[in-house]
Amino acid sequence: MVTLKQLAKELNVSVSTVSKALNNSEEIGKDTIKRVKELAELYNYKPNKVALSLKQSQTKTIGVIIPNILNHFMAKVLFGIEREAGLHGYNIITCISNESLNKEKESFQLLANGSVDGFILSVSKETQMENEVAHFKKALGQGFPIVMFDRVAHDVLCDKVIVDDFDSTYNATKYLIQEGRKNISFVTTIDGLSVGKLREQGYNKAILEEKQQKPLVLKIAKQEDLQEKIKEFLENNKTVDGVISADNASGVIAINTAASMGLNVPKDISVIGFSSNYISSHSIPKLTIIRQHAKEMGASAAQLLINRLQNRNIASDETTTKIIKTSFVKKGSTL
Amino acid sequence: MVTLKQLAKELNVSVSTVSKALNNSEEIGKDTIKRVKELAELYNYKPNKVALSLKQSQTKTIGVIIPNILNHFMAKVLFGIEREAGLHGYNIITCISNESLNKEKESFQLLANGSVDGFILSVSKETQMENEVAHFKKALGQGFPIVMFDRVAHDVLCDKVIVDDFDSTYNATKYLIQEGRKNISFVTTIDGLSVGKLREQGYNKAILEEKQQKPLVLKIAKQEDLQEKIKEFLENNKTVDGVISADNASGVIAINTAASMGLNVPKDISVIGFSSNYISSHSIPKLTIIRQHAKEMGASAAQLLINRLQNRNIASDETTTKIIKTSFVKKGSTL
DNA sequence: GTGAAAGCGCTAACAA
DNA sequence: TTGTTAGCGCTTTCAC
Repeated sequence: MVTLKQLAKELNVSVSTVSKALNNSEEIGKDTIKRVKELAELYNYKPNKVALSLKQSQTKTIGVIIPNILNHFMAKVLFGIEREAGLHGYNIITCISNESLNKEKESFQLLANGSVDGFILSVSKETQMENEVAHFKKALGQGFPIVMFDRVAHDVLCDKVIVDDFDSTYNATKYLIQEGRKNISFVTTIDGLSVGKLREQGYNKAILEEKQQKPLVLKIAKQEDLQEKIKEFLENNKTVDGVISADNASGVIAINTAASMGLNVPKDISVIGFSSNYISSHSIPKLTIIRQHAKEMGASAAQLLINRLQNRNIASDETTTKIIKTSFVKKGSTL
Repeated sequence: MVTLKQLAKELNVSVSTVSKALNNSEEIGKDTIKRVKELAELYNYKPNKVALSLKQSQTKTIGVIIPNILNHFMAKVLFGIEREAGLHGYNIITCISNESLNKEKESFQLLANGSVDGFILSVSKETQMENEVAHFKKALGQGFPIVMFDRVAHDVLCDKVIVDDFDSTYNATKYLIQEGRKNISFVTTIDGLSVGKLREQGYNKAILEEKQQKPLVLKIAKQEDLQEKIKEFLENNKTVDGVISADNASGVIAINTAASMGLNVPKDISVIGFSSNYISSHSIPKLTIIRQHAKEMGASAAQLLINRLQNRNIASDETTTKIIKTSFVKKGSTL
């Protein structure tokens, strides 16, 4: 890589002249600017990012800590973050916590040494279970802004981007009730997460308001067991005529299972899932979904962080919580 | 963030003494080391990453350029890269090219300014179509090592990690032939990619060797059309009794479609797909898959790059191409 | 209009 | 054993 020094030497001027010329300083003569720029172009000069970062005490880099990149929702949020960050000249360093508290802490250790200007993250499962927040507060105390999305730690004072989980399942359940469903169940693989609990509560409220059935909840611990457990459940609960799924996958699997049992979806049984357009087509009929607008969530998170980075005068206790409303997208699995 | 300077001042020693003490230099007295380390601990001192990078002319950061993070395979590779990189003390900066040549070029521009030590990437669709490789060669010429995975540019001299695409579909097709299938079709949504072509060629070879049918290929351009096109195809080709799918999604959709048409999978029709364990459970029966070991591919790519970064004496024309063999994982959609 | 010098935080050769 | 100095590449203040 070419440096200012080398350009300066070749042009027989000083380093500072070259620097100023490249930054279009008023101080420098027109023809000097021209000469400098031509040589810089020729050598494909680019200012060294590391030196700039050191000089300006900002890296223009965002640390992103994601619990699980194989989750389609998380991948989409990451996509949104990357895009929005890029538009503002920021890069992202991605760490995957793998749902582990320790890995999450390590990632902070690793990046809070000047590698990044701030953090965007979704809290790992283990962190939520153990309700540990010290590492977040420590980073905030060191002056690193944090934006949390989807799975947030409510008692940490920082910007947040969340979904209206409760309302979404409440409304979805109401929808099925209005379809005339009499025995609606709730299927979840994310029982341990705050968002999972909220979704269940929304379902519960709708069911309890109606008084025609009791809540009927199927909790599945492992992804691999989904097909088996759902099949077993539907066989043991023949009167189930509606399913609300809290996660990505169980909705499509419920549809396929019902179909394989000879049920007609949506005539005999309706299904609504917290899922994506992409996955919704993995069943016939396609799954009616609650869309979370993951890309927009990522973009909002990036905006909030960058805004805070660029307006250092925002008080740290003046935080924003942005709620991205879900959309109900009717496809084939509901009437 | 605390700096060496601040520690030095407080301890009434010089900056270099503090630096050496923290690095356990032999030169420094035991008790000085102790004093320094205690204060550093107290203040939670961490060496500034940016300053280190500048000093040592290496960032310990890898630039990863991925065409599409919403593709489950790519996400898994990224996971593997992140993990392996972390083990060696490297961070990753992720850029998403979105299958666009321009975005891919920009990402190089953006990172080849000292932000990263080298690149891991999978070539974007557009880049493959236009067969543009200048930006790769330029980066190599500037001294940035590159490792390509999955979709590689064959005429660029760099380390590569690929899959035995041709053999995989050749063998899978043979497998169906041995099952007694007489009319096996090939379904692809990745016709434009080198890997897609290789997979088709493997299928073609197996079919042509057998001489009992002609190749029967269904190419689908858009993800959203999958269900519709596959249904239409199966209805117009009632004698199809086997399907080889070249991509993530079309295998499970083929199974679900066949089932919805009243066919028995695998009795009436067998399906094998280039897909993941995760997606294989989105159909009943589960899809028999060709596993690509995406995480291992990511790990291998990271190893190759880091090895090159740490052994700067490896000749740049001495490149390694690692072939990660796929595994045939029999599930329910084959006999 | 141009250049010299300082400094961002760190390491390391050399001096004391 | 400890300190001084130079330098990584850049910007910026101040002097000429």
